[in-house]
Amino acid sequence: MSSNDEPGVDLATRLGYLLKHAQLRMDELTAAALRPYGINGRELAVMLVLATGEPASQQQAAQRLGVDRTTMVALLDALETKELVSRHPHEEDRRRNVVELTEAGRETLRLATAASDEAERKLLEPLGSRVDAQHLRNALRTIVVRPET
Amino acid sequence: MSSNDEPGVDLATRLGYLLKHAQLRMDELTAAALRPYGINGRELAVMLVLATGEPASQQQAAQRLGVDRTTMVALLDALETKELVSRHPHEEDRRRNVVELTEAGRETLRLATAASDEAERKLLEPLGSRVDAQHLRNALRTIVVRPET
DNA sequence: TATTGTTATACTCTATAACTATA
DNA sequence: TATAGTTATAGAGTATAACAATA
Repeated sequence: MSSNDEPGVDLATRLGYLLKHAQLRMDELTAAALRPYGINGRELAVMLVLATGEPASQQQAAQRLGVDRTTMVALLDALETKELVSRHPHEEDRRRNVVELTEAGRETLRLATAASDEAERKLLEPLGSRVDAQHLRNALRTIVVRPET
Repeated sequence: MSSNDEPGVDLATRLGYLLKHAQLRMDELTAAALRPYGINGRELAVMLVLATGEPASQQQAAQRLGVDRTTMVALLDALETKELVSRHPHEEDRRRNVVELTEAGRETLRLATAASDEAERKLLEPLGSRVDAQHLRNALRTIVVRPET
């Protein structure tokens, strides 16, 4: 009942503070969950992008991830060193790189996604109700999935 | 109706992605809202901490903000240069600094808080319903305000 | 000896500019 | 000339270690 619905002067009710610290906690849980698989949350995100839609170039993948193309280079370098993704030139336009998950990449993605699901469950645990957890995810989706409005 | 309640393989349903990008958007809106007052979101947070509870040392303030004490030094240096806060040694323990808002600091805090409220309103706008906005804030509060559980 | 504030340093994440190779 | 990938570099933000003043 003492929970505040308005921004207010209390730091712990400011949306900026809440989003930042929720993300910090999620990062901790994700890092712990993914440690056994030798990847971090951003690398999992890259692999998810590659798994869904098979982008035809590094730049396409970078755009869908919301990162710079120069950032994508380092991310893919790391994943390629771990032999989770492979790069080879596009057949018709040799400037572009086609990036694919390797067999090991697909298997790691499967396991890491399950581990990440478990980390999400832990973050949402204090909400108690599954309905509240769904509410939160949907509200964030509504806010995030539309930079143009 | 097509909105997904489960983590799933779609990047835009992962909690880590959603929290990160919600925060990025909040940061943009906050930066724009605070620009006229010459401070950023982190400095507003510092001033809020100083305004509520009057911490007796820089370290106390740093703890309540969740940042390192070395980080607090630079933050306070900036605010002191802008003459929004003042530092002077604690009377009983001269190792400590008592940090207070100046008169200009209190006025800036008042205006900047209102501007920040408006930025929050813009972020939550796509939710439509005020009830949904309250739900989101309360859910984040529940997750964040209890690192020990 | 321990604590507060400070400085120097390093590490991560990210973005900008310039280079190469292809088109 | 324009584009994809790459490299070098610099800018935030943060944390660790060491130091001075004080307890």
